[in-house]
Amino acid sequence: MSGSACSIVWFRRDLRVEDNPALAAGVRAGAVVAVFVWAPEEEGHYYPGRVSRWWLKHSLAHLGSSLRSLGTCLITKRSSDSVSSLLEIVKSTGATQLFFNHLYDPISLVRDHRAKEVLTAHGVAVRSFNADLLYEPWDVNDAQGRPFTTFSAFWERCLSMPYDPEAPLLPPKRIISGWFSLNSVLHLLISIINHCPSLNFVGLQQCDATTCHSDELVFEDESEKGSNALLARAWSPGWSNADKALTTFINGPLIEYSKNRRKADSATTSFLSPHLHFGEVSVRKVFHLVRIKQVLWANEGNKAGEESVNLFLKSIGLREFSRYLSFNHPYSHERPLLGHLKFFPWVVDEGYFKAWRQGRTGYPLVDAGMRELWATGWLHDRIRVVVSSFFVKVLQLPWRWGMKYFWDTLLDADLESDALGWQYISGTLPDGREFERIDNPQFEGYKFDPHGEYVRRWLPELARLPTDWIHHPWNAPESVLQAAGIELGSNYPLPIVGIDAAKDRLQEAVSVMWQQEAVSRAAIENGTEEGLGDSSESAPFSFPQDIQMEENVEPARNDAPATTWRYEDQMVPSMTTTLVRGIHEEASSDLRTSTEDSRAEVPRNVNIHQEPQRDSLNHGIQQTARNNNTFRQFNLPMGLGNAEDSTADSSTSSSRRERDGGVVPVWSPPASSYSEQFIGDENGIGTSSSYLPRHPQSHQIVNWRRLSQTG
DNA sequence: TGTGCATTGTG
DNA sequence: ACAATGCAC
Repeated sequence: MSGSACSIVWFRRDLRVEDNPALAAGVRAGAVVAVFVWAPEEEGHYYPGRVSRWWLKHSLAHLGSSLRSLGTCLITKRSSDSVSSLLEIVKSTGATQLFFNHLYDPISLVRDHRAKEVLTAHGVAVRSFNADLLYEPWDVNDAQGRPFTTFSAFWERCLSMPYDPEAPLLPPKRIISGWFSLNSVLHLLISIINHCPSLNFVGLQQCDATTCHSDELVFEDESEKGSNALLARAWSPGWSNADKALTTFINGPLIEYSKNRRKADSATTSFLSPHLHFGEVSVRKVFHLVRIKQVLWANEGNKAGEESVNLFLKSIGLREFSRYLSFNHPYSHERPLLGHLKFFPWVVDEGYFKAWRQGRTGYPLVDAGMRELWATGWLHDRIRVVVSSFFVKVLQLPWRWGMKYFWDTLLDADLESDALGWQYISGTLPDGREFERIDNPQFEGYKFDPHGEYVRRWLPELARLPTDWIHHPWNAPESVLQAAGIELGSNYPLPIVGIDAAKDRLQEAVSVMWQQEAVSRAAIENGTEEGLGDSSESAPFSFPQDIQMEENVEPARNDAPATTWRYEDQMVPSMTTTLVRGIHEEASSDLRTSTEDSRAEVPRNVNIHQEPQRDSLNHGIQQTARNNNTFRQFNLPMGLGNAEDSTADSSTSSSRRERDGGVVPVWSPPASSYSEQFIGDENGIGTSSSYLPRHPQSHQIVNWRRLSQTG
């Protein structure tokens, strides 16, 4: 067997043995070398946060032991360049094939494309598969063959495709290890030993070091261990646990999903998102199992059950759509899909930002959510909407700051989903929310947490406040506050911004935004400029510093055993990496509590670069010729110059200070990342916009429906 | 089997 | 904020 085909199965965010097409292909082809490469520097700013790394660590261990019991082991590699690591493994194993499953985030699209090119050039046959989606993004198009821009149309199409999603594959019964022939024998031996707990030869667990050794991967540092220890009480990473979670959900809470979905505080969601993020369970399996229930309940005439299924499937659909958008608009994690928002004068206020992170905004529902997020890495979807919409609409902070904080703190942090979520909230999707609409956290509070239990759980300082006032303590009579032991402004803050003030400020900002947009458009039409750039939008990005959180002000304890959570845990670990050290030092010298209204200026003269032809992003997984006008134009994330910062053009990391001392976000991509790839592609078209058109029905200026009725 | 007000959902 | 739906009469 050993002399025959040996293939590498490259695991990434598909950490499962069941319904894993790449693994199945490897097993079918002969001997398998299973590999995981840990190269977080490739992700640039999106270095995974603490809790996400914790999950990954356990998920990998779980996968490794599954693979061992099937007859092989998981080779782990620490690397700064996945592709060269793969190449090394090819050389040391003599593998002739590489199999992996598709990912759709912009960094992976480019990296995987390169992997395909490089390995093919070395004579390796490379094949990749769909394991993450019901349908590949390029298979879902409208009647004209164009990609959808709105979710509902997209999802409608998905549900009425002429063919069903592939049926899930069973796990392999046995895997032939791709080491030299002795190894397969050795592994058989090991798996026997592993099944007998009294014989635990630690050394034998490793794969043969002379052929291909595994690196020990480090996913947490000492300071993170204590905080991470608590996570294991609530979560069990790993594909078979994911499978259990799925079964539990489908046979239990699913039928009530519709009824319970507005409760912030109950265990009625599927809790599948972190499992799905790491591919521990396949969406196709989820879909199939849910479909079975759907048929069952439809036959029984169970309306609530049917509604629940539709709603749950819709959230699966949103996950699909996030990949779809990311694929079709590779910059959707850093620039708004509707162009007008790039002219929005964001409030660059680190004090606001800090208050939001700490759960000290003075709005109980928002604060409870932010405390929960910090303590657990988890937030109910509804509460995510509440806190993020507060962030964007009331505080008017740049949405990408919030997105980055979510990325750093969420257990299920997922670039595509989070980008979709924040764009939706920010009103930058063609069918997103009205930007001008502010949701009042007080009313939302009574909607999602009618008895205040959620607030009391996470804000113990409000625990004794009666329900009548729990979502608006600032209105409570002094006597009530006193009885509850609350002194506003002292042990619980007054609202950081009043809702009425926020509405006024938002209106004003929106009119500034449209003005700027008009100016820009006129400039483009006159041909005097190539177009204006974004302010904090497509402009390079950095997170505000403020990482060494000075305070020893411990937030009030909740009743959970949270005493070992240290305050720094709430901070943003990935920003302390050397990647952005320079930014912090420069910017922190200027840190101050900003004034009420420090807004970013809209920079002028930002270079407009071309978006690559889509094919170049598809890492060869799509064969359809795209010779038409699918090119769009994009600002590149790297080296954007503008009038005030032209010297930053060639540097990979820089920041720009605003007149008020706020720091405009600056993107510093990892060297040699995808931006180069994009620059190389000159297939762009003139100056047409890369932004999506706004969907008419979501725009209040013209009411199409009414027009057609009167006509 | 209409009109008016409340409730609900909005990706 | 608004449209669509649900219910009282």
